[in-house]
Amino acid sequence: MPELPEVETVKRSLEPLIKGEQVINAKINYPNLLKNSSSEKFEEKLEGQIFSSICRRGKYLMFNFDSSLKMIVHLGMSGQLRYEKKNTDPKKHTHVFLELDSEYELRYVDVRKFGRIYIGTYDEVINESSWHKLGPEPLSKEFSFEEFFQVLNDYPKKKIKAVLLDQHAIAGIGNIYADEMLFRSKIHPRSLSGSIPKEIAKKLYKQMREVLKLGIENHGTTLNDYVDGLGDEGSFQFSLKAYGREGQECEYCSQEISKIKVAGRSTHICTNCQVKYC
DNA sequence: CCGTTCCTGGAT
DNA sequence: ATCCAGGAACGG
Repeated sequence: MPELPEVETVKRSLEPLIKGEQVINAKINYPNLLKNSSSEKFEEKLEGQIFSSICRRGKYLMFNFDSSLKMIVHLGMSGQLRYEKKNTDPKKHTHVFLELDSEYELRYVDVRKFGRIYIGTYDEVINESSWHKLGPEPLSKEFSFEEFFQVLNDYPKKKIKAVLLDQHAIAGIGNIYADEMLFRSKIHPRSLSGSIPKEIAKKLYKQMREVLKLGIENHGTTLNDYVDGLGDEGSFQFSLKAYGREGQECEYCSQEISKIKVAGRSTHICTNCQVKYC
């Protein structure tokens, strides 16, 4: 579910709601979500903590408190963080309850249980998650085209789609947005990263930033179950040009969009428009 | 580089 | 019954 735009939307929806709120009770009932802590320690560390802010890096969220404690959450494929009233029935597959000093609580819901939660000091959570190994933030001002082009050339023989999906190369891009940016820049996903001409890479850089920005502006893509902290769906699914459109017309040339497998992931392309550089 | 694995549920 | 799904670590 959640790629950079969805995770950013969750952050933006949640931060104003929980800022300054105190956790008066913490409960986790699926311990495997915790990668560096027992359930008991997790609950114990959180109780009494006051939320101060949330920051996002790639697809990770870091929760800050009025103390040195940090909590990192990765939503995996189907994770949701929901701000809900305590007296409401939790959705099925709710694994974590952070009861706040109000009528609300922060709940973590995850059908497939691929999510991960880390708790501890900054150094602990950074090192125990993969946060410290993440590549550059694709939307940051400092991430110039020259730097992007360098990343492509750091993996010269790797397929461009695999590079875009590699969180160590660039942080935050997932299967949907990778297909969208490749479609819009008319690059075949099996192109070798190091073989893409500079002028073409420039298009990809521009579309990478454009697509992610549009994703955020549209509050993410809701295909199945993605929602933000308030349970609201995104709307970028209505603007997708490639992902999930197999059999439909390419908006540039009217040929049918096809679905293939690249880097082990389902991939949507127009074989007529997207050029393969090898 | 690929396949497998962690899970559940919806579609076919 | 089988395949597939927005992620990513791991082993060969």
